[in-house]
This record gives sequence, structure tokens and C-alpha cells, in this order.
Amino acid sequence: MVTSRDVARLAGVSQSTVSYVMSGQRSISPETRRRVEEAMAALRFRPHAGARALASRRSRVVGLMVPFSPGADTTGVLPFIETIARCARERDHNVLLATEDEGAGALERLAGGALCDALVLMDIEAKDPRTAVAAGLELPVILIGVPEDTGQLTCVDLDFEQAGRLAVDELAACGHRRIVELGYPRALVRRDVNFVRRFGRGALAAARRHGIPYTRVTPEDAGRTAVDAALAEALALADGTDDLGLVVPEGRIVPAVLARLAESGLTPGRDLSVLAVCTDDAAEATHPPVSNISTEPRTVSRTAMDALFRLLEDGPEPARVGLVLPRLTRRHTTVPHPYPLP
Amino acid sequence: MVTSRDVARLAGVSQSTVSYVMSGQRSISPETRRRVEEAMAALRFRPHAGARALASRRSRVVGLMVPFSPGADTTGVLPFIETIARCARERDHNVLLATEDEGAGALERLAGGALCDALVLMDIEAKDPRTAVAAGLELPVILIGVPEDTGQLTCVDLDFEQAGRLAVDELAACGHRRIVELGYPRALVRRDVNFVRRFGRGALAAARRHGIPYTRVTPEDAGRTAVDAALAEALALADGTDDLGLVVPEGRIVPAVLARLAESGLTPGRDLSVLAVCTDDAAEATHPPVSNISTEPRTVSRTAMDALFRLLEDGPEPARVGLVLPRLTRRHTTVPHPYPLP
DNA sequence: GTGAAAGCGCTAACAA
DNA sequence: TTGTTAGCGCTTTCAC
Repeated sequence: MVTSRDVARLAGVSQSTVSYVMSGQRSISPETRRRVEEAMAALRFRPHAGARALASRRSRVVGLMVPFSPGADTTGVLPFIETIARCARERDHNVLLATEDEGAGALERLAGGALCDALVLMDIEAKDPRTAVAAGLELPVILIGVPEDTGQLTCVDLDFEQAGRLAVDELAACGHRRIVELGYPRALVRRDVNFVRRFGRGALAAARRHGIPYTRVTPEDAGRTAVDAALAEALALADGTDDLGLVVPEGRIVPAVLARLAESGLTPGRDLSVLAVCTDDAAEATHPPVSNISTEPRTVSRTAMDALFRLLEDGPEPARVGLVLPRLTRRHTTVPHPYPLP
Repeated sequence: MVTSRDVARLAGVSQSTVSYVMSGQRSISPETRRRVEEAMAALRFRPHAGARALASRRSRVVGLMVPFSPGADTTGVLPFIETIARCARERDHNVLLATEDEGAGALERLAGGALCDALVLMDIEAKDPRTAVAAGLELPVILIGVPEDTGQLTCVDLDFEQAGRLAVDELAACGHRRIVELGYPRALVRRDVNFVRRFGRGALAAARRHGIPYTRVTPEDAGRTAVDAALAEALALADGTDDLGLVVPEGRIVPAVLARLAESGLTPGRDLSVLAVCTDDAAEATHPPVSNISTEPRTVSRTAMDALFRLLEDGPEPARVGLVLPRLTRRHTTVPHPYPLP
């Protein structure tokens, strides 16, 4: 292995000078800097990460706990991981994975062993046992998702309340007099993730404001049969369909909904509206492309990482809840507005 | 921070004894072991990963380069990441992420900086610039995917040649006298990933053996329009459809194929057969569930990690190419065999 | 502007 | 069976 001593020897300087050239913590004469940098390049020197972590008490690693557990739904986590990895690299950090099924203990393992300088936890539930542990660690923690009690933890998430509002506002503007939410699968509702409630709250408030009835149908699961049943129920709720606006907050079930409607001879965008909450990628992949409120995984992740590095660089700051605004895109499944928008 | 010295002091032993209790590299009297373990628990001691890596020259980290690059298709990589992370944890290792668009340089960064003890590279192309770099590193590297020139590198992949053979054998056994491959999107073919060729080679050989014509139609991309066009072409190739067996080696386009067939009034499993190559999860999620040859991402990953830890524990061993056998599952889209299987 | 030297918290060879 | 000690390759004071 090539060490900084080797570099120092070749450059004819002391080992500490090599260190200072790397860190920039001391002013170095241009000539010295040049010689050191040439030596580093010539020897293809890479500082030993462990040694650096030991001496500097900084590992330059971000721990990421991803929502992998046996049987868990992992649709849509890739853009999060990807963006987080990328943000980390932009600031010369690395990402170490932990899986959710390792539980809160993994957080202590990562933090206690100085394996990482900060943690990102995804898929936070309303009462998440990890948050209490996370709060007790003496390193920055960012939650993606909002627990019931945020304590002193910084959270980032999509503004689901706003998403609910946006969905209802749009369907109302389309002229629908009846809005049905083909909701999250029962398992997700039971898991008590905060965003389910937040979305419903926003949607309901908006419906009340518009004086439009808002009903929710909960599919037993995300499978085809359950979705078909739920959709039948939703359609039954609207005697005719032409004033029906359908909100589908769970992106996974959208293809099944569209397929079923097609089989029933109903054309979304003409006979009724379907408005989904999902990533733009997913929305463009359905047939036909579904009008959607984007969940912005990349923006959420980037916001989270910005917060993380702020904590890492500027030290503790008051905990915040960062909510990312959802964005509406009209595609083919919502009927045209009956009157021009203001 | 709690160090092993603190533990030693509390347990009334020397610091090195604490180290030996952890590593098991020396026999320790039961009494001493008990006192040390109690002290460790009482102080909630976690060895400093950096210090340990520095002293032992082992980071206990596996570097994983995932196929994330702007615009890349990342469908199906999650089960790989998940399984790799899990296998690593089972052996008390951690996984550090690198993204593909960082290129070969990232490999040198991870290896040179002693950030990890071994590397796993996914999504290997036929002529992959990373393999040459990887071969020059002095740490174990496992490729998931097989490059043209494997050199001294260990590779693991699905046996795509066998998959092709299996697909054709099954469709022939179904009684089809005409097999069309609705192939990989053109971009993938151009990228020159080895498995595309291997699959075709196996399928073609089998078709020749059966004396059945085998034709390939290449969709321009994985989008709905391109798939529709390719499917039309495939159907045109078979004058009638009732002797047509359709092979779809690209899992992503299966839903579009099935949707299109449904729209055309054709029922797979009755009017023709559709046999996909995809994960079992994906196969069960289509409508109707598609007969498939599974790509076994979990078995492939586990095989890769087994090989990796063998290299890590038993030192260098001759490079191998480990091929995982694909598995056929009959679901609803292949017609029943006209005569009983042998 | 630069160097010498003292750690950081472990592992492992050496000694008893 | 256990203790002593010399590093591992950096960062960072202190001294010049």
C-alpha cells in the first residue's frame, strides 16, 4: 500500500505536509503543493479511509437504512437510494447500507462503531421504534417520512396533505361532483404510516371546501382481484360515472385500475377522471399515461441530503420538518376542465 | 466514545485481552471472558470500525457498484441489492454503494482507500471497461454478468443459454410449430450485454434441434408503441396464431404484450402461448399471470456472495463462471401440453 | 511555510 | 492463560 509517508519521501517534504496538502488546513507554498501533488499522482496515492477516520473522527460515510424486510413492498425506493448515493458522492461521502429488518439495533451499530457520520432513515411509520433510538445517537439523523412525534429529529417528506388537496381541487375543477378515493391497501393503512392520514386529511378538507362528497374505498391488498373489487365498489358509489373523479394515492395499483376500466368499456379522460399519486416515471408508463401528482422521490432525497450536510457542516440546528411540494401533471386520464382556469 | 481500554479497565484486564475476547484468536478463561463481556455490555462498547480496519487491514466492507446512471433502466436491481446486503450482514460485513456512472475510477477509489475488502460489480457488459481495472486490483472482485473476456475474474449470472433452450423446449412441447422471440429492446442489444447473445444462442440451438423456425423481432424501445408494433410484426409472422409460441426475454415489456393481446381479442394460453423471462414476482403480477422462466436474482446474488466470501476467507482460487439454473413455472399464458410429458 | 511528534483505537507479535 | 508493546496511516498540535 502507498502511504502518505511514501508520498512525502518522494516529494521531499514531511508527512504532515502531505496531510495538509490534502486537507487544505494550512497554507502551502505553490512549489511544495505542486511537488506533493505530482508525487501523489505518480504513486497513485489514496489515503487510507480507516486511518483517516480514526485520526479525524470523521468517516465521511452516510448510513442509509433502506426499507428492505422480507415481504416488504420496495416499489419506488430505487430513486431514493440513487439520489442519496449521488448527493453523498457530490460531497465526497460514501453510502453504507443497512436494512430495515435489522431494526433499531443496526443504528447503534453504525453510529457506535463510528461506521458513519450521519444516518438517513427511510419509510418512517407514525410510531416508529427507530426514532427513539435515533434521537439518542450523537450524530445527525434525517428521517424520510414523518413520525407522529418528531422530537428533535429533522424530517423530510412529500407534502401529502397538499397532495390530497391538489388532487381534490383538480378533480373539482374538472367538474366532477363526486370524488372517490381508491385508497391505500389495507395492510398499509394498518401499518400506520403517517402519509396515509395526511393525504386523507388534505383531500377531505378540500372536498369539504368544494362541497363535494368524498368517499374512500380501501382495497384488501394491491393484487388484481382486490383492486377489481374496490373499483367495482367505487363505481357503484357513483350511480352514473360521468361525474366521478377517482383518486388513486397508491401508485402500484394504477395499472390494474386502468386495465379494469378498459375492460369495462370505460374511458378515463372521457367517462370519468383518474388521478394518481406516483412518480412521473410510473405515470408515463401506464396505459394510457395517467394524470398524476408526483411524489418527487429525487427532490425529497435531495432535500434530505441538503439538510444532512447542513447538520454535518454547521453543527446542530433546530429540528425542522421539510415538506416537498407535489406537482400535478395532466396526462390522458382526467377530463378537460369545463371552464378555463382562473 | 467508549474504547476497548475503558472496557479493559472495568473488567480488570489488559486492553489486548478485550481485543482477543472479540476476535476469538486466543483462548480466554471462562471467568475472564464473562467479566469482559459484562463490561462491554455495561458500557455499550462498539469497536471503532476505522481503528479496526487500520490495525487489521480488513474493513469488513463489501463495495457494491450498482447500475445507476442517468437514464439507466433499474427495474429489477432491488432484489440484487437486498440479497447482497443481507448476505453481507450474515457474515458481519457491511455494504458500501458505488454507482455505475462513477466508472472504473470508483473501483480504484474504493479499493485503494481500503474502503472495502471486496467488490461486487453488477450489470456487466460484453466489453466492460471496468473489468480490466477490476482485474488489476488486489482484492476479490465478483462480476454479476459475464464479460466477453472473463480473465481471472469470477463471474456469476443466470444461465441464459439454458433459459433460451428451456423456453423453446417448453413451447415446442406445447405443440407450437412456430416460435417468435419478441426480443430485447434495441438499446439493450446495442449495449451489447452478453446475456442477450447467450439467450439467443440457446434458443436458436433448441429450435434447430426441434426443427422449428425461430424468428426474432426487436422492439425499438420498451415503450408501449414500440411493443405494439413489434407484437403486430410477430403476429404477422405467424399466419394463423394457433401454432404460435411467443418468447419474451425482457420482463419489462410483458405487461404491454399481454395488454395488447387482450385488446386484440387473443387469449394467451388458448390462442397462443406467451412465455416470459422475468422474476417470479413480476410474473405473478401480470394479468393474467405469465408463464415464466425465472431470472432468480436472489439465487444469483447469493451465489455471488458465497463466491466472494470464499475468496475472502480461503484466498485466491481459480476464476470460475457460476451459472444459476433458470426455473420454468407454468402459469396462465402457455397452452396445455397436447400430450403428456415424458 | 514547514517539520517533528503525539495520538486516534484497535490487532497481533512477542514475552511471560 | 494473560500482559506488554509495536505498529496500522492518518490528523493535528506544538515548535520553529
